[in-house]
Amino acid sequence: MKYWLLKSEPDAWSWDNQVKEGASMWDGVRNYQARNNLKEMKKNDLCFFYHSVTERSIVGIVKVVKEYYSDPTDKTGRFVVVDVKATKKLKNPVSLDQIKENSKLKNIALVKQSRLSVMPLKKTEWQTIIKMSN
DNA sequence: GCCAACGTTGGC
DNA sequence: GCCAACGTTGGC
Repeated sequence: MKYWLLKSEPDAWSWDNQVKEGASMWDGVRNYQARNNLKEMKKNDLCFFYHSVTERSIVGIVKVVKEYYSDPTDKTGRFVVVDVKATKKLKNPVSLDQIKENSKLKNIALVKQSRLSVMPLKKTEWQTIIKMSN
């Protein structure tokens, strides 16, 4: 069981979209490092859903319901998707500022590698963020 | 809206 | 295989 963080611009695909659609493809990843992370995901792994750009906060949790397969929106055939489903909205969103202020989270890719859109989290980091949301 | 950071492309 | 040019992301 692993933990992840997925980023999306809410103007393109928001938490509300995710809730409304139910299980749906996480498509559009066009970065190899992010793709490799998608390939590592197993069914029932959990991912934070982060709104980038306008909100800059983690708003909910999605679960992997189908492991990777090739991205139908990618003509080159090089990239993959997984299916995820919204499972829980956070009681309080956790903002990027809060994450940066927490020394336990200073090494996560969200801070270190701001352009990566699919990244792994350690269990302790996951739990820290969960605590911050309560 | 700007621009730094960074990833990708393509000419050589 | 190198690297300049270019495009994109995302914080500010």
